[in-house]
Amino acid sequence: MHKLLKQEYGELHWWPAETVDQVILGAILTQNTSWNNVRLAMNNLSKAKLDSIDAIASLPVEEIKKYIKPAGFFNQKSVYLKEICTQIRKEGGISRLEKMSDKDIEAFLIKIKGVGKETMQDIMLYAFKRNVFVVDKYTERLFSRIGIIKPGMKEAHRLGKEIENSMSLEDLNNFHGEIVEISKSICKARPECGVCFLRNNCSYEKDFTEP
DNA sequence: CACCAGGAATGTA
DNA sequence: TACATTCATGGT
Repeated sequence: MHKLLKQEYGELHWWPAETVDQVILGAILTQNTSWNNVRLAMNNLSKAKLDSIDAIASLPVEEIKKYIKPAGFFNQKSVYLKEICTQIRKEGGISRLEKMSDKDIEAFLIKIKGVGKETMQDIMLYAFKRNVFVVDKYTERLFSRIGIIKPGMKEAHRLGKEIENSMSLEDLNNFHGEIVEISKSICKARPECGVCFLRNNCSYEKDFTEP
């Protein structure tokens, strides 16, 4: 699958962000939220020069809310953003975390309130360049709808670990981007549906015998 | 106007 | 451990 998708999309240089700090902030903001809304929120932060770990760590929660409103869930996400930025700074910043082992960074991230499995994987791969295969909802739909796993995030994570152990960092980076990109495009096999077969509201959701 | 988006915390059994 | 509920804006 990755080979075919690579031919289609080439080098994606994925995670749409300019800086490492933006990757981390975006990973929180995109939780169950369309990327367009995340972009609106990120633009608000960027224009105010608040799109950094240090800036958010020293900004009151009520202030953060004003900027990230378009991304939704702002009451929780404002707290989550402040929390992860504060923790990273307490640990010595990005430069200190970069030197740690994969397992140590994972342990550090997962105990932060607001950082679950998917968000942790986004940060591991795209901020710290570690060999991680990101499993999100698109990934679970792809795997289950072409019939290589039974539906469910747990199953997707199990297969994800196998993939992770057999692919290079560069390919893992591209592969996740490819899965998101194809999920946002219109299904070529059945264009009359109007959406990609990886979308939740695809009208052929119950019929994927011919991927 | 109903539904959904690149999740995670919390509560219940 | 395994589900259900809650959170909220903007696009289709």
